[in-house]
Amino acid sequence: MTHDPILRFRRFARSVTTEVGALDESFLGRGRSLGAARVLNAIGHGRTDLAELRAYLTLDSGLLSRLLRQLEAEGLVRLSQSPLDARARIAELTETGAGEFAAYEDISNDRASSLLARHPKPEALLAAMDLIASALGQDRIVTEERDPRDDPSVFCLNEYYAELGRRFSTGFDVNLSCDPQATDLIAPRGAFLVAFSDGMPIGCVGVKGNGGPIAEIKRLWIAPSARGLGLAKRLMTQAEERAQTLGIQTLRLDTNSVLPEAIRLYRSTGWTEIDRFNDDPYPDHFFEKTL
Amino acid sequence: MTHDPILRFRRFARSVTTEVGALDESFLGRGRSLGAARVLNAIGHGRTDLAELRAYLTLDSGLLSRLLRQLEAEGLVRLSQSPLDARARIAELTETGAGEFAAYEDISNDRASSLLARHPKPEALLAAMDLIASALGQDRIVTEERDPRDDPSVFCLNEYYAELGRRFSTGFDVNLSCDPQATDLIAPRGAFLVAFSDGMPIGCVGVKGNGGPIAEIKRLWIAPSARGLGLAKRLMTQAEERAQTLGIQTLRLDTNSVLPEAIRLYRSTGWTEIDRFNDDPYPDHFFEKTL
DNA sequence: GAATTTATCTGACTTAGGTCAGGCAAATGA
DNA sequence: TCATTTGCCTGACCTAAGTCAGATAAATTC
Repeated sequence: MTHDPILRFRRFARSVTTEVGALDESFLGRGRSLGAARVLNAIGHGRTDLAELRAYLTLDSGLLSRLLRQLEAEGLVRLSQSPLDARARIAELTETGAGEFAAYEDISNDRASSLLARHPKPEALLAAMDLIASALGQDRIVTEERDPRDDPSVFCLNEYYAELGRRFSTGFDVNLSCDPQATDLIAPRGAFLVAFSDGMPIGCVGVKGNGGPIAEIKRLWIAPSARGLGLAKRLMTQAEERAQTLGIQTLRLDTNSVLPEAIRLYRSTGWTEIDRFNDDPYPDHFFEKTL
Repeated sequence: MTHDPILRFRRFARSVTTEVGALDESFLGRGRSLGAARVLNAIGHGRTDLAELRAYLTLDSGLLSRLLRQLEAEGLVRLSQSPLDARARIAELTETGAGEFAAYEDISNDRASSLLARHPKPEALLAAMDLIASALGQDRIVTEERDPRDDPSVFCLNEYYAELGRRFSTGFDVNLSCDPQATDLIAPRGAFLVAFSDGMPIGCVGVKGNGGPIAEIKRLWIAPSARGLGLAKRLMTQAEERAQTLGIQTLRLDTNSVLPEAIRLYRSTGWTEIDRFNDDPYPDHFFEKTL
């Protein structure tokens, strides 16, 4: 009874609601309504178009308009016409606004770090949070095509290498493997896709092309907290679609038996096993798919 | 940067807020305000005294009064005078009210179980939730004196035995150990304390007395998700205080070196090591403390 | 038994949040 | 070019939520 999964879930929901409520309370301490504070924060986080703000905060256009007017009157926000569309407006923080935004950030950060600081195992706590955030945010996972040298891409790639290092009993040395050139992973030769969940990179995949009709899938990685949610399949489908739009006809990939989940995925999604097509020391399985 | 603990925490907060918001939205679908729904739910969960309701939901007495009147008019709630205090009132669900309450429960449970059902590792997800709920609910942990045969007590004791079974290489057999009689753990001879976090039992400790001035501390257990938060120390302090009010002058306990955290705790809180005082096969360390 | 405290109710009031219809001006498409 | 769509604003309006100052009656204290 006490172990009932649903009771455990609901206990969790209750405790988090209380925590979030307390955060809202402390936001109120700055003498502004929660709505106005949310708008200020969204602008501070780089959401400048009014349409974008409205969509993100799910606000009625009238309501947003009024909240912005309020913030403008306080001297926190500057509104200007969009250079692209004279009907649209753009919101920016003034210097005072940036200061106020920083104050809200401090409140959030203080709560977060004090909770983490007084916990005996902050890393375990964070891992638990990642797991839950990925599970809850399943429907909000978005994929973006990125330069493989971008911050989030590099983060994914490093996690990928670290994972291989753990899986191969002999470790993994990037320099021994055929590390793809960044330009081969960027259109028009190829592409690099990164999956984000609420702004955090949780997976990636690369299409490495050479301008010809044959390209390779490289660097498929899914964050541990997001495994089992079908993200790998989704990323692979998107990579194949992107490859097609780049004019690629055949995709190949190499992999290793220390990655059985990956091999299972390829077998179940139309890939056929082929002979070795490179002399990279790490892989022992090779696949091909005609698009 | 992407690995910044604070960003991870805030991503977590965002995703949970969205989930909780969605739950509230679906509550609204039953044509009642969130406030009224909260009151109905609290009554359904056994909170009958108005004062208790007010404290739990942090509602103004006027507001609660009005929400109750609304629920009463809908025929969901029956209000009656308290038999103990003619000023106080007691709220109960009518049959219709119980049906409505069940509908809200179903909404919550459906969300919970659908999330758990579509996750590849529901047990890991639940463990993560327990960990977070314990961390967030630190300030809301309450200790109650319970009959050791109560549901939550039995849950704790079973978890305790299972834990010992894992720690002892030879396993643990309750029948070989001196399992205390329930009556020795109930006032006036002794006491059994259970710590609850948002209704879930997360720790226990027993004072086993025999009517004389010497008693024993038994069955100190803390749920894995709540370890390191200082709960053991707190439970021990409360057990010692309770022992004192029961007229006990000296406390003893036995323990084993497979439980090093416990031994460290006893050493650091005024217990002195003494000679073996029983012939239980499991313990190898014995402590005493004069109150 | 009088004074005080406690538990709740009532009515007046405020505020945040949100909806809706209509309006204006720029952009778009036939 | 003209009708339509889009992006935003304005003012009127509504509701849930919450606060506050008494009022009432039972319980407690002196």
